[in-house]
Amino acid sequence: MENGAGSTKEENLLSRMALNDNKAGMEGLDRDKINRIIMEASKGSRFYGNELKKEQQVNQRIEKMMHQKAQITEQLLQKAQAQVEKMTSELEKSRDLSRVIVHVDMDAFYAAVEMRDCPELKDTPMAVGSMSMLSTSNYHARKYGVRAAMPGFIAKKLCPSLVIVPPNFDKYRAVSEEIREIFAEYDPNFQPMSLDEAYLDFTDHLEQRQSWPESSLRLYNKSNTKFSLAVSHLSKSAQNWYLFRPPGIAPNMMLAKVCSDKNKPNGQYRLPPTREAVMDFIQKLPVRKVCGIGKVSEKMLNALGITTCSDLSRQMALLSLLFSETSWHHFLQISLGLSSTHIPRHEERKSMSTERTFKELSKPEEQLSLCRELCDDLAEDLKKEALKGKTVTLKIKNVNFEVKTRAQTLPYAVATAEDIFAVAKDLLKTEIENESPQPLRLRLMGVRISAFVSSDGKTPMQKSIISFLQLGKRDHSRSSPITHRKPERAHAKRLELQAAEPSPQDEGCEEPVPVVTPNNGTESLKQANTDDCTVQDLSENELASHVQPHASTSGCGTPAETFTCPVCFAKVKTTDLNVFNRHIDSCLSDAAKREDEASGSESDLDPEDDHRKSTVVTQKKEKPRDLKNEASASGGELDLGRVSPQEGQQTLKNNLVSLIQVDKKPVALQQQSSLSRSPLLTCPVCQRAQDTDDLAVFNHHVDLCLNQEVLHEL
DNA sequence: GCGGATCAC
DNA sequence: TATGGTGATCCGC
Repeated sequence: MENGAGSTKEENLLSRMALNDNKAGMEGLDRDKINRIIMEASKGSRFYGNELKKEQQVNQRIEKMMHQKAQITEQLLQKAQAQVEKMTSELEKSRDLSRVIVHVDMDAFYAAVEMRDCPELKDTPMAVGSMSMLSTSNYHARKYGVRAAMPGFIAKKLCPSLVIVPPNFDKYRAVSEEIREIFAEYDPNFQPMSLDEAYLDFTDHLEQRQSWPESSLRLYNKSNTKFSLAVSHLSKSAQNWYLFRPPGIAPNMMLAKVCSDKNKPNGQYRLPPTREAVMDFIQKLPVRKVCGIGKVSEKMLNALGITTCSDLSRQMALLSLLFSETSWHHFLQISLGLSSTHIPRHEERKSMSTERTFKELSKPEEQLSLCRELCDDLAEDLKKEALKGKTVTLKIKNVNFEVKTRAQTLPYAVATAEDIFAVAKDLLKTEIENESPQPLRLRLMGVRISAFVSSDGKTPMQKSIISFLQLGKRDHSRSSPITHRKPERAHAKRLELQAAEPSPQDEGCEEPVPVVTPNNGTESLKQANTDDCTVQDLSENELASHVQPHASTSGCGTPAETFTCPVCFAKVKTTDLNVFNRHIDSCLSDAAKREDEASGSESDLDPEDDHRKSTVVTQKKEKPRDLKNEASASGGELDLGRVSPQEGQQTLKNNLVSLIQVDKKPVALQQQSSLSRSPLLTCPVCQRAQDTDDLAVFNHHVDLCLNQEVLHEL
C-alpha cells in the first residue's frame, strides 16, 4: 500500500493522473502503456505541476492523520469502540428494507446518442468533446484507455484514429427528456441526477400493481410500452432503449447506485432486501465504489489499511477518532449498508454561478470586461428563476491552475448585472492589486451568487412548512417534472470567446421538482386503482379537480385550467378533459403522418400505413384513471394509458388489440422491419434480444424482467 | 461568513 | 496548442 511516505512523486501522482479503470469497457487493457503515455503527455505542463502540488497536500494530510493515529491509546480506542457499537445498534434498529429503489443510468450516453445519429461511428473509436476535454467515449475508444474527463489531445495519443465529436447538448437533453418521461411513469417523484442518470422509487408502483386486477395490470404494461413508443413516435427515440444499462435495484439509494455499477452483462443487478444479502454484498465492496468517497478519501482510508467496506467496519473505532463526526457517521452507515430509503425531493437551489476557461488573460481591462460579461450572464440566469442573493463570490484560476475564491456578503440581496458587478469588480480589483506589480494571469473566471432571499427581498429562503407544501403546486412551463438550465446562452458565449473550447460534461444542477404532491393526487389515486368502481363513479368535474392542480401551467393566481399537450407542448386551455384528449389525439395522428412521411429512410417500409392512422385515431378514449394518475406527474404521459377502464371487458380487449397495433408502428416497424435482418426486440432491462415480434409477449417479458423477484416477494 | 478542498456528474 | 462547468457540502477558521 502506498501511503505517501517512501514512495516517489511519480508514484504518488499516479493516483491522481493515472487511468481510472473503474468503468465498464476498461478490462484487459495495457494499463502500464496507457499510463506512460498519459504521463508523458502531461509531464512538465502547468496542469501537471498543480496536480503534483495537490498531491503533496494530500500526503501531508495523511501524514498528519498517521501522526494522530500513533497517539491513540488502547484505552481511547476501547472507549471509541463502545460508542461505535452503541451507535451501530441504534442504526440497526432503523434499518428499512421495505423500499425498492432503482438507479438507472445510460451507457456512454452522449456517445450512444451520437452513434445513433451517425451509425458509421459505431464501428470506430469515438468520443464526445473537444481536444481540451472529453465528456465520454464509446467502447471502442475505451479499449485504448480513452475515457471521460480526459483531454482530447491525450486521447489522440492513446488512439490516433479517435474521432472526436463536438457535443450537442440540446440533442442529449431532448433524448434525456424522453427517457425521463418513461421514468416518471414508474415514479413521478423520481430524481434525475444528470441528463443520463436517475433514482426511482419503485415501491409504490409495485404496490399499486399488486392490487390491480390482472386485466389492469396487463393493460398498464401495454400502456407503458405504448407510451414509450408514442414518445418514440415523435422523435424516433425508440432506440433510446438501447441507451439503458441494466438498472441497479436495492433497498436504498447507495446500494442501488452500486448495483447499477455492477453492470452485469446479463441484466440488472438486484440486491435482495434482506440484511444478510446486504451485509454480504457490502463486505467485499471497495470503498471507492461508494458514492461520496472520492480519490482523496480513498487514499486516506487506504493509508489506514482500509480498502473494502469490511475493513471500514473493522476500523470504525479508529475512524471515529480520526475523522469528524459527520465523516465517521457516514462511514458507519456505509459499513452497515445503510443509506437513504426514500428519494429526497429536490431542494431549493442554494447558489447559481457561471464560469469560463479561456486563453491567458492578463490585462486588467480585459479581466474586468470579462467579469462584467459573466455578471451579465449570471443576472440573466437569475432573472429566469426570479432569484436574488446577498453573497457574491468571485472565482479565479491562474495559469498555474491555482484556484481562489473571494466573497462578499451584502446586507441586501442583488440580482442585476450592475449590482453583481459592483461587488465582483471590487473583489477582482483587490486580487489584481494584491498581485501587482505582477499581472494576474488568469485562465478562468467565475461569478457565483448565493444566500438567496425570497421574492419579497427580505426573508431568507428557508424551507418552511408552507413553502414545502406550496412546492407541490409549483408551476412549470412544461408539464414534465424536468426543467433545464443554462442551455443555449452558455454555449453561445463559449463560442464567442473561442477560448479553450470548454466542453462541460453536463448541465449541472437539474431541477426535477416533480409536479405531483404526496398528499394531493396520490392518495385518491391509490383508491382509484384498488377500487374498480371509483373511477367510474367520479364525475368529470371531480376528476378535473384532481388533475388540475398538477396539470396547471399557470402562473401565480391563474386558475388551473391549462393543460400542456405532451405531443406538441402547446398549452390547451380547457377544463374539459375530453377536449384535451381530442387535442392530443389530433396531435398524435399528425405526428403519425409526419412520421410516415419521414419514415422512408428510417424504417424500410410501412405497408399498413392507413391502418396505422386509423388505429391511432380509434384508440382515443379518455382514460380518467390514468389521466388523473399521470397528469399529476407529467402531462407528457397523458396519452399513455388512454384506454378506458370503464368500458368493460370486451372493449378492453379491443383496446388491447388496438394498442398493440399502435405499438407496433413506430418502433416495431422500424425495428422489426430492419430487425428482420438483425436481432428482434431487445429487452431494455436484461438487454437480451427477444425472439418474438409480438409486442404483447415482449412487454410481458420486459415487465417480468423489471419486477421479477420484487413482484414475487410482494 | 470566508476560503479551501472534496465530490458528483 | 491543449486538462471543463455547476452545484453542494464540509472543515477550520
